[in-house]
Amino acid sequence: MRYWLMKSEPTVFSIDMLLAMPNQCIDWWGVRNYMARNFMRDQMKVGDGVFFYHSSCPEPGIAGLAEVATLAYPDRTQFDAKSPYFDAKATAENPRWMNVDVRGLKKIKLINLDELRAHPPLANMRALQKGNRLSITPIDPAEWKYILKKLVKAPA
DNA sequence: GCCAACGTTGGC
DNA sequence: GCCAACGTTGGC
Repeated sequence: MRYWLMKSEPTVFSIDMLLAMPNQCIDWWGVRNYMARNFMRDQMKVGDGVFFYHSSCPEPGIAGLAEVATLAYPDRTQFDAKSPYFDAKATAENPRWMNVDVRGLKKIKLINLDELRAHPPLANMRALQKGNRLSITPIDPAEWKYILKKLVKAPA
């Protein structure tokens, strides 16, 4: 059992949209970074915990709780010539990009970056580091527990 | 809209 | 296989 932080731009796909999906599930298509892909492909297991993070928006932060719902499988958009995520070098036999499905569990009162940074036990979180751009980052079990216990609250 | 960070690309 | 140029991310 591992824990992850997964970023999404809320104007593109928000926690509310996730919870409105059938079965509260989405295939996490569109990741085109090898490190992020490898996390999904090599390390994610069904039931892993996910912090759903809103990025590139007026108030970035952790917006909800989710979980990994499937093992990784080929990202459908790499085969779609009309998609911006199309990859001419990917084939059905040799897919290059993979994704898991993510299931939304609940929306929480948004935990913004100031609040996360105010807690020394979270100082090493990758999402808090300057210049961090990775859309999927591992969360230490201790950090996960700390955030759940101290920072996660029901939405106002 | 600025700019720091950093992954990727491509010439050599 | 080096490394400069380029493109993208994402907080501010």
